[in-house]
Amino acid sequence: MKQIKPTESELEILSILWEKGPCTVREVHDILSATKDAGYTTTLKLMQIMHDKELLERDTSSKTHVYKAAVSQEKTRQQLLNKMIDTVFGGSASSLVMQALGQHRSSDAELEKIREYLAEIEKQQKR
Amino acid sequence: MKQIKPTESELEILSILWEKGPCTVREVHDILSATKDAGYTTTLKLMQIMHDKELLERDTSSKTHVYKAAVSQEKTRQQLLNKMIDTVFGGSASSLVMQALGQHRSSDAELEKIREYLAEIEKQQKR
DNA sequence: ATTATTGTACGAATATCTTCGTAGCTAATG
DNA sequence: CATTAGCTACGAAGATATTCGTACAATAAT
Repeated sequence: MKQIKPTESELEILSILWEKGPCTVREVHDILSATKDAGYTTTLKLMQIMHDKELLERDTSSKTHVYKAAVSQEKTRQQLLNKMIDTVFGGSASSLVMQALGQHRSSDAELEKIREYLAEIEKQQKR
Repeated sequence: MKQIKPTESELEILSILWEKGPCTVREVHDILSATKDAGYTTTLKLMQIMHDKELLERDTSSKTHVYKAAVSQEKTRQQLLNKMIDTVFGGSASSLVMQALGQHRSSDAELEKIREYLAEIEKQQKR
């Protein structure tokens, strides 16, 4: 399986594309520069590199190119998470889960969803 | 708060020290080289750099220096986890939790522990 | 005592990531 | 039509991470 390993900066760009859908460099850069201080060509170069790495696809049919994520948010999340479970939590997903639950205060609705999810997993595993 | 940001290689070394307690470079290197192909001086240099960064403490009283982790596993896990929640899961801890539960098949005992933990959190939040 | 082994220190090569300046092209503006 | 503005491509500098060779000191073995 192809390993998806975006860097910190690349992840920021992917996040924008996942949320907004296909974007021009300009659009991405405008969003990015709200929180980050970097020049336009920096964003451009990053996105070109990401295209080389096949993290992004692009449409070059018009002068202004349009980029979109070539990797799904789902798969990327899963891979990064698995890696963290392995390298930081000694392979124990439940250690990670408990630590995550302990820290961040989750809403009632969220906790409810998690509980339902748990129940479902247990039902499946019983089989 | 001081940000703990070990690199991939540094994390491997920290993991060994967390598990084994204080170690010499030789001990760390022997464990490391079981899974990784790197020279002794590479490990040495890394640990020296980690000492500069204050990720490790060391006892130089004897010729062979003894290193130990200067940051706790608990705190490091929490920081790395929080960062991942923010950068990868849009700040939603429960998104991360559900994804973690969905993928890794957890044992009955682990699921049980998580359920208990959930109950406790809910009890606390009711107050 | 001489040699081999084991250790630290350190400079430097390599790789990767990030950033930006500049050149050159095209479209819009006056 | 000349100028300005917006875009891509690209080289290269700077920052950080990784790797290793070599020098030198201390200890152990012959």
